[in-house]
Amino acid sequence: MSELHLYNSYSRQKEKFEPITPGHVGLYVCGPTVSGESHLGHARPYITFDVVNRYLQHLGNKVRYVRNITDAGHFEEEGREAEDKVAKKALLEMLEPMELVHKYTSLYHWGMQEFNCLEPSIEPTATGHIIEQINMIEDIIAKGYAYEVNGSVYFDVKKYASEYPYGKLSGRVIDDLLETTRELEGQEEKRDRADFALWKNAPPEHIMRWKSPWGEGFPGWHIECSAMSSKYLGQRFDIHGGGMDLQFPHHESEIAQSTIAHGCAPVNYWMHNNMITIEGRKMGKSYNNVIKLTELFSGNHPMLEQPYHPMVIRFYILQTHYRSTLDFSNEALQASEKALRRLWEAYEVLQKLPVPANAEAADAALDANIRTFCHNCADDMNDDFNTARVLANLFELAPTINGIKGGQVKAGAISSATHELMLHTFKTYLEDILGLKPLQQNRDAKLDAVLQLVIEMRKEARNRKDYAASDKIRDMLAAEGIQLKDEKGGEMSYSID
RNA sequence: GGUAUCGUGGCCGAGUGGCUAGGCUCAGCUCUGCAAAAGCUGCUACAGCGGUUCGAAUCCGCUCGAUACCUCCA
Repeated sequence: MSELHLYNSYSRQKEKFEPITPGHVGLYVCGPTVSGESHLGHARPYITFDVVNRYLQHLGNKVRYVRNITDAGHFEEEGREAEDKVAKKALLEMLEPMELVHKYTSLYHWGMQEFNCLEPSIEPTATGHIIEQINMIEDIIAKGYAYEVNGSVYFDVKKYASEYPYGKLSGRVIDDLLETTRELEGQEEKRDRADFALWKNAPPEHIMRWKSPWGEGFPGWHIECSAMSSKYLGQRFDIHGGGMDLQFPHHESEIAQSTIAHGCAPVNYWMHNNMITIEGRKMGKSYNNVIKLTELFSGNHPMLEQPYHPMVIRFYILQTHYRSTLDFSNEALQASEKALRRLWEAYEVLQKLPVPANAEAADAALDANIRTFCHNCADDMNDDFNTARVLANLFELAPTINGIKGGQVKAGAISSATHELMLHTFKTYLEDILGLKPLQQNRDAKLDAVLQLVIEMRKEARNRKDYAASDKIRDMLAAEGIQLKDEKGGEMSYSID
């Protein structure tokens, strides 16, 4: 039995996973900024780390999964002018930050549910932890690694970098950062270009503001994760995850802040998922190629040929290793839809198949192959969460399962124990760990009864060789998206799109 | 410009130096009243050029190409 190894972005290699406290795992994942609707790009980290969470639990760990909501910062909504530009308008016409936060948090939660992502143990908000952030900033100032200018506080990267390996996580060279020629807002306040804000003074028109030792303002971009992760997981915890694009500056800054405030590096294992691309380009606001989740599920987007079921998206994401880029296309998603459907049907067939009575397999080679594919699932998950290979293993089982049903594989070819092992493997990996669900659920009992009636009528028509009638029934149902399948022995089954 | 990552068959994608990844598509066959479904078979690739090695998609070098980060970003 192999042990879990995962790729640590910090060391840039696969490492054996050993939790700080055996049997317990602290997992922190950077959550969304709820100033806009979640999109396809957001789906990847949350599905990726949902599987990480599920698998760690499967291995017997008690996982505390913390995923934050970033609800502080500069808030604007598309199609609506920012508050500072319409200061004179009536209160109800003004942009109320909580309104946006509420709306998009709800939409995000809805999306996560659609994807069948388990809820995190704690979902802290940035605005709910202003005091913790202020405390942490004060601590960093007291230790001499931050300075205040005009009500804003900046982290002294140069000083930090002279003593600690700043840039190691993201492969950055500090001298290059210091030479950046880019002009940025508020740059003149910083002692050095590489410095980053811990606290920002709020200009009069800024609507989100809190009192602090440095005047009214709001927290910087990186401090919330450090403050909240240490509060709920400890100053040093096991896994921190997020998208690759957060490696720099976000996570690099987190390491620097926490190292000074707590005297130790905050995280043992850094995990970063790769990006989803569209036509080879990263999906992002700046590229104008964002597909929102609502659009994805409804098909209401110029780039979409059809709606895509959340489980198809989940399957499509899990078919690729999380550290590879994943290119979006209608073709790829449609292939995923067919593949998931076929795999799930094989699973359902398996569940309905009678367990063979024989303890010995009639086809020893086949039996051994099946067992190997089942056992490989654990090894593949342990190899840095290789969900693509897990799915490939499950697909390998499908021909045998369908073959037993269709009669191409002899009953008794595999042993009863192997049959049970297949059932267990599907249940454990497909449902529990990969978190997949069938595309159509809660089949309506009345619809089923009606269909059984229709099937009965078609059987009768076929029995009297009235093929015109039997074909008509089949064609009319097909037009409604219901496929009838004639099986051996005159039985019929159906599937609904 | 700096720093990384990547380049796999019609498409998507996994790959630990030697053994069929897998999915989708396509073609043929079996089954079937005809279909569909299912099963079987076939399509056998690793950007290019060198090098290391008994042996490289996998290691090294160069070239070309792509992307990402360096700015809010999953």
